[in-house]
Amino acid sequence: MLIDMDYFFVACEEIKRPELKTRPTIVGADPKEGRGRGVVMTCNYVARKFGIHSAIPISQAYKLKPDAEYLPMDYSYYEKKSAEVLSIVREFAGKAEQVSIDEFFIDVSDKVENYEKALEYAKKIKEEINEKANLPCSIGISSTKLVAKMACEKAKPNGIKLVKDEEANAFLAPLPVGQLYGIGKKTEEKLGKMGYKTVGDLAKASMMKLMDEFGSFGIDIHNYANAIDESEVLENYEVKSISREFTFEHDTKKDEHVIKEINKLAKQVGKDIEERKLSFKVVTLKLRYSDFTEHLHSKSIRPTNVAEEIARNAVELYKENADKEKKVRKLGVRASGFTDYKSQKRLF
DNA sequence: TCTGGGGTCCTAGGACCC
DNA sequence: TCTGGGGTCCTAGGACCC
Repeated sequence: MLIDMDYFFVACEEIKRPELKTRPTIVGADPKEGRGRGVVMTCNYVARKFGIHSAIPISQAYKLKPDAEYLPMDYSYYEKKSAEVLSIVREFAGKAEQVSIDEFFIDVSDKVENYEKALEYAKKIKEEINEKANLPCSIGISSTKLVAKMACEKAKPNGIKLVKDEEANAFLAPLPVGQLYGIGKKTEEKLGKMGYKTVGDLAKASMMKLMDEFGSFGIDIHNYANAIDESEVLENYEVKSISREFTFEHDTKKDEHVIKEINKLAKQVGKDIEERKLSFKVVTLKLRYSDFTEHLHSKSIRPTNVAEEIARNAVELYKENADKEKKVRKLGVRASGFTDYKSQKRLF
C-alpha cells in the first residue's frame, strides 16, 4: 500500500485553524502583493477551484485569488504530524518506508490473505489516521510499489484504489507516458518523438530500442511500463546529503551580499549536521544566475564534524568559481559524503 | 506567468593507482 | 615509439520526485 497524505501542509494548518477548511488556503512563499518570488507548496481543494495548484509561481496564485489565505511553511509542525502518521501506519504493518514527508509504503502481505481483506484493511488505516492524526489521506493498493503508487494518484483525494495484480497492465496501458513514475518532462518528450504516447505503447516497445536511447534506464522504463517492479518496502536508510537554499529578493552581483547568505545557509546546514552527529567530507555550493543557468561546485575535504568548515569551504568555492559577469539569483549550500563516525568529539 | 527547496540516483571524463 | 586493463575517487551536470 502507498499511503499519501492529501494536501498535507494545508491539512496540517487546518488542524490549527479549522475555519480554513472552507477558505481557499495556500502554504508557500510570501506573495508580497503579487511580487513575491517562489511557488505554491500546497493548497487545499477550495483553492484548487480557482486554478491554483502545487508548484505554480506564488505571483500567479495571487492573480487568481488575491484574497486567499497565504501561509508560510511551519515545517517542524508538519514533521511532527508526519511522525505521528508514520507511527500509526507502522502499527498496521510492522515495517513502513517513508518516501517523503507525506508518503509511506507499507507491506501488508502477511497481514491480509486477499485483495478484499486488503481493501478492508486500508479503510481501517484511513479511519485511524483520520481519527488519531486528524488528517485526510489516500491509499493505493497493489502487488507492487509501482502500481500502488500509480493507483494512489487515481484515489486522490480522500480515496482508496485497489489494482489487482491481474489488472495492473490494463490499468497502466491507457495512461500517458508522462504519468508513469520516473518519467518526467524530458523523457516524455523523447518518448513522444519515438512514437510512444501511452504506457501501453511503451510496454510493447522493444527493449533494445529503449536501451539505445536511454541506456540502463531503458530497462527500468520497459519494466515499469509492464508493471514489473520487484523492489521491496524498506525501512528508511540514512540520509545522504543535507542542504539549504535561498533565493534573493533581488538578484545580486555584490560579493558581500552573496557571502553573507552563504554563511547563513552554511550555519543552518551545520546546525542540522551537528544535531544528527554526522561527519561529512564534501561541501557543495550551488549558484543559479539571473539567466537561470545553474552550476554546482564541490570540494572534498578530510572527513570532519566541524560545522564551520561548511561555511569556509562554501565561501572558497564561491570565490574560486563564481561568474562575476552575472547576477546571482539563488544559492545553495550542501554537505554530503557522510561517514559513519558519529562521535561527539571534534575531528581534525 | 516567471519559474522554490529538499532530496535521490545516474553518467562521464579525468586523475591516479596497481 | 607506442603503449593494457582493472579499479577508485573527484567533479560537474542532468533528470526526476515530492
